Amino acid sequence: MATPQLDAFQVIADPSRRKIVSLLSEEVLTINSLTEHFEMSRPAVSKHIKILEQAGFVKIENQGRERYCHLHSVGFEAIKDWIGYYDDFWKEKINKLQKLIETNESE
Amino acid sequence: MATPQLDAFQVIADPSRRKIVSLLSEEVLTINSLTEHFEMSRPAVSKHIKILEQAGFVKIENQGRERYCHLHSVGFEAIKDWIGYYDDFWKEKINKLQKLIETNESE
DNA sequence: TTTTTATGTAACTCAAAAGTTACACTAACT
DNA sequence: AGTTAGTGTAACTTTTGAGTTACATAAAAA
Repeated sequence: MATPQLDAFQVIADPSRRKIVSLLSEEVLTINSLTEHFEMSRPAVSKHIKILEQAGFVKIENQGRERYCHLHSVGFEAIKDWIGYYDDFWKEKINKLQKLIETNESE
Repeated sequence: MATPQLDAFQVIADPSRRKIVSLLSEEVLTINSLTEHFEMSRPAVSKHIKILEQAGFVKIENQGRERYCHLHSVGFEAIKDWIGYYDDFWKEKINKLQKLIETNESE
């Protein structure tokens, strides 16, 4: 998965998918073992995994009939860049405010 | 807006809302002036703004019959925390790998 | 005071997406 | 070889949500 084929924001909007990602941050899991953590059916989990893979959040390693899922960093990058931009926005805003205060103090 | 009433991830998943947020990072805009940047109708923009407000991404300042929209930081925090967690995850992973390499080199 | 202008909201339509069940396939076990 | 286990996918249902139009309201302008 070099280039994600799906919008990272839309993919991660789903609470079930965020839970999957959270579980995979603690341990590598197969589709079946993931399903045990949910109310929903296995095909539903399977679909979520496929979506997460296409968005670059998950990588799959096939071992025989089992598919081991673990986190992949690519998907997180778009989100990180996005939040980074707005983080800068707020920092700059605080900075401007600070300068304004300093200017007024020196008058 | 102390506590966001909507899931920040679901709110920001919509490309139109991300575009609104992007526009508001450059200038304060009213609902009508925002609408000029889109193909969609004004009520659609109005709805998006309401959702963004409820999620803490936008603050609204009423001036007469106009509503000036500007960014609010609260909504960004959930996303920032989330990405921060996984950022740590990757850093730790690299760290472990580095230590593993060092251990093997000294053998 | 009549008419614009800026907006919110209700009611509706339509499409996307999340879930289900049923089925197929292949690997592993007996 | 037959059976069980792990998984993918197609077809379907149902819900959600983004968009629309039509209408209501209040502020500003004429």
